[in-house]
Amino acid sequence: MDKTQKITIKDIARQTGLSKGTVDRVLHNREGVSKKSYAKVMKVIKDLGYEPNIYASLLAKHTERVIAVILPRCKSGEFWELSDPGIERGKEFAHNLGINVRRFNYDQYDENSFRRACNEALAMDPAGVVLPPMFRNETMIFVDKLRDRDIPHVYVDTKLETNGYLAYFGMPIYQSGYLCASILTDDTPTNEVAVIRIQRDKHGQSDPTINRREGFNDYIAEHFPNCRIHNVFINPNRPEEIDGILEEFFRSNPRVSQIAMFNSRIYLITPFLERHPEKKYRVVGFDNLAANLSALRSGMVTSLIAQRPDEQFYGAIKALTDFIVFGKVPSIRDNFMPMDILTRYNAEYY
Amino acid sequence: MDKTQKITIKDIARQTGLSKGTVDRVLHNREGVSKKSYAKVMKVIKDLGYEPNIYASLLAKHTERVIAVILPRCKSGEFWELSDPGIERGKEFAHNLGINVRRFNYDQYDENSFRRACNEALAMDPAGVVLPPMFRNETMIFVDKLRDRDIPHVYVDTKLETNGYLAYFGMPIYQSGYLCASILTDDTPTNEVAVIRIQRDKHGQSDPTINRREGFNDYIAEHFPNCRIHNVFINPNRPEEIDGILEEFFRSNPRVSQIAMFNSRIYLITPFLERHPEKKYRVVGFDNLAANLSALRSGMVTSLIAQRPDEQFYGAIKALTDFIVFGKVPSIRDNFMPMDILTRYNAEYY
DNA sequence: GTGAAAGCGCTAACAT
DNA sequence: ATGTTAGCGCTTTCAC
Repeated sequence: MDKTQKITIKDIARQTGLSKGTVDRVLHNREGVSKKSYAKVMKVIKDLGYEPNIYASLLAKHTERVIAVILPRCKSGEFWELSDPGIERGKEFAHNLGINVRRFNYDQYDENSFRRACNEALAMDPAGVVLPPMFRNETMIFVDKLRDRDIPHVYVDTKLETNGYLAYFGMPIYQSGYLCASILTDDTPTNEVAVIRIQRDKHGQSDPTINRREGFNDYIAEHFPNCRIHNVFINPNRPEEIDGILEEFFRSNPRVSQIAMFNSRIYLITPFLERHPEKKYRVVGFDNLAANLSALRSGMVTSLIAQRPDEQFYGAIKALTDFIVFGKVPSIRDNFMPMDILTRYNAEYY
Repeated sequence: MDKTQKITIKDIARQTGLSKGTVDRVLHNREGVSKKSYAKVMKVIKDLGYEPNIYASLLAKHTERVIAVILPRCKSGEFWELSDPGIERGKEFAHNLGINVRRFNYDQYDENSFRRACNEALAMDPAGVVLPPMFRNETMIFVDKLRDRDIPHVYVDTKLETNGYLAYFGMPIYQSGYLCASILTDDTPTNEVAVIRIQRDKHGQSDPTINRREGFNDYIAEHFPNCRIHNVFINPNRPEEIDGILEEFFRSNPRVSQIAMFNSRIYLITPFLERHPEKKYRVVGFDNLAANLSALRSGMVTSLIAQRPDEQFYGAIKALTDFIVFGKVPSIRDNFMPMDILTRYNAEYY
């Protein structure tokens, strides 16, 4: 299609006086080529600016290659569902280059099921793997196996500082907490804020909210050193208790009017908020779950900080595909996604 | 690569008792096929779930197809430059499917140069065209020609309500003004705001700021009916005048502390703002130009509303490519991009 | 070590 | 109106 595309292995075979077979061998670093021939071929390739035609290559090759995406199974409306469109787009992209994308799901609260999913993926002999490292230890064991087999992997959401991941796609977690505090306080002198926390949060060791809380605390400490941060614990498995806990807390602390929550479940407190419209709470949460968006629309939640989980997965699959097909190493290894600020007036178009 | 991929035209030729040639003919709606054969082939295609192998197709086809992108030539740091990465990504996507993307630039203040660019594009006999309809009349004439030749076109940035565009990718312009007002006033009683406007803005008839201003005015009217909106006019071609005008205005109107601007050039007023840090103006502008971002970082500008021009172009090129290669009509015709709210704390990761 | 040749699934030109 | 066939550029077997 291009000028550059017009040079074929046939041309370079003719130029070198060798055959297409030998040219192919050096192109793929296969063995059985003399040093001399190798050098000759390489030179002509460079001189002529040869670029392989991947369609011809794909057509002639009959191997089915698959990228395994390992992620929590989830119900409608939950966080991981937001990844779906990105995985689908990634699938399409990869498919265009002859690679299939397959998902392997597990129960995000069950380490064994995570391991099982990893093993299933491994059994398919994938050309690459995308995963959020939900369970630290199991992930380490898994990526070790991958390394043994030379299978590249890409992290999404959070990353593990192991050696050898190809790329990472996620939000700058610490900064997201910092941003959250800045939106919550909005340059207005602030003496007390409430942070709603989940009682026993998932014990998978890569909980992003810890880092996020740090960012939040740092912003407050830097800008409002005298501000007190209240921690209020609720249990999502006992929704009937939540209202009581909140009522109690805000009755005892009537001066608190700013509320933040670091996981994706700010919607849990909307029933409470709805019963106190007069208080005009300023509320900031994370992630564009349907329930959160509806709280935003009704004015119960002031702002949401969203992180495009779909882009994370798309980016991951794309990077992996580029690596597998073209051998392209991602130019940026740690890819931080934008933090999107949603209010009731721009959420509709998000 | 898939189960589904394994069915080839050979299979369907055998099944129908016809030849590959005839199958190819019906596949591409080429003439010279009897009704009976056509129906027979179609049935078997459906029954077997045949999907063409685009690599084989691309390999066997030798036509170079091009998508023309017609847009203003621009200097570094200007609005249209923000489209670049999107065009590049689109180019890559299209290239993977055997289509080249070529740009045709013009002077955004010169209608003749716009027409010339359109004609150049037409001369290439493009398979599709992407353009912002900068000059209304010329665009209408141009898309008429396109329609005569059955060349699909996609609008970006703004659209014309002509019949026959394949898709549109842009921001919801009216709503962006509405959002701007909501951020500027931030639920705080507001009596006066200043809107900085460009004196003789580009006379191309598709100025998005008109619509945006409407949204802004409506929000103010609905939420703060007594609020007065001051219009301050500056001329970007006489930067030396700007400061004087602003000084003069804000001296006469000391109670005005909220400033908005509806085009991408909020950076023009930063010199003024920098000389009055004590005033703590709340300033909202549009678009993530480098100069605007630096004003955001330094705290001179409070918020920017950005519109992802790159995504607009990418979406446009992708939609066009899908249409050209696969005959896919976009599922959504008018694609509204998100309005991103940038503050100094999330801008870095945008 | 290297070459020859048979495809991969499709297109397009040429026959019939 | 339909069939035949020679490629497209590359991979892969098999032979030397």
